[in-house]
Amino acid sequence: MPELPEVETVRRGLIPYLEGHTLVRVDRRRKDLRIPFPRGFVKRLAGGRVLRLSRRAKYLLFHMADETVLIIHLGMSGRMTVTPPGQDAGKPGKHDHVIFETDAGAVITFNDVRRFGLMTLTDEVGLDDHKLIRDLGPEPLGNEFSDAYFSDILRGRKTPIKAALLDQKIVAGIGNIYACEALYRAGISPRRLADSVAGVRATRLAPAVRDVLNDAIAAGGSTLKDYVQADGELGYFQHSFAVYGREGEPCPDCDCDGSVERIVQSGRSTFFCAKRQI
DNA sequence: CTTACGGCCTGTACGC
DNA sequence: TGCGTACAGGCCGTAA
Repeated sequence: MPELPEVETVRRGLIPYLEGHTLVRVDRRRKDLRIPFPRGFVKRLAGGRVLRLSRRAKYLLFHMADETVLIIHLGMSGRMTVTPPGQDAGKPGKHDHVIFETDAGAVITFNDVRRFGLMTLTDEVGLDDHKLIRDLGPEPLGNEFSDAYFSDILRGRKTPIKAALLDQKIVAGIGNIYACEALYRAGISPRRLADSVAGVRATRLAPAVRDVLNDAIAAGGSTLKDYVQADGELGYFQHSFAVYGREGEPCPDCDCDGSVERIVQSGRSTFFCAKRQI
């Protein structure tokens, strides 16, 4: 998916078209994605005004004027595309599942081939307690994700650190790409048990996580084949991946003479340099 | 409580 | 050309 930087990039791309605008049309073209759309989905949104877009972990949130909150997850292959006012959006494609049109004439289309994404509704009062939101760990770019917090929560865990980074209850928003990249930057083996990262290594890894996410956001999110930035422009952080998708290539940033290996951990590919990452 | 694993769904790339 | 297999950015429910 879209990991945190991509969702953040989508959010920023959508803001000019949605914030302060009324949804004059909401077209829900199937009854479910990963979960069913809630009852009254179209009715509760159509005619409503979008006050603000926010993000929690990989969830994109539309805050409506009537205190409804639309929760969106892009899953593995979800995208948001914008057709600016005055342009013809054309006919919906096969995997265009939800289409919004604003009072200004912009058309925002949610497309998700694999349908691992979701949309549901809650309200402002219930947002923090919503089952999709309540168990999420701290935002990696927020103050709560301190070196001390990270060290403490890793202590005693017997799972590999790579899996711990993917655990949204430990820290929210990191996916497979940025888990690999952060471990590379920190020089920590993805196979090392989380417990052994508690302490000094956590004080290297936490900043590496923040840095790689910030770099990716600054670059406009990375782009793989299923991801298109909200404004249709392509992000270019993928050119900066040190290890992700680079199996067999020389380790890019050290004189270690190593090469990038791919292993499988809990069913997901991990890319790393065994010489640099100890 | 923590951890591991299968399943969800479609498309694409690759080997034979 | 066709067919089978592996793999893809995530997450949840279940079982141990």
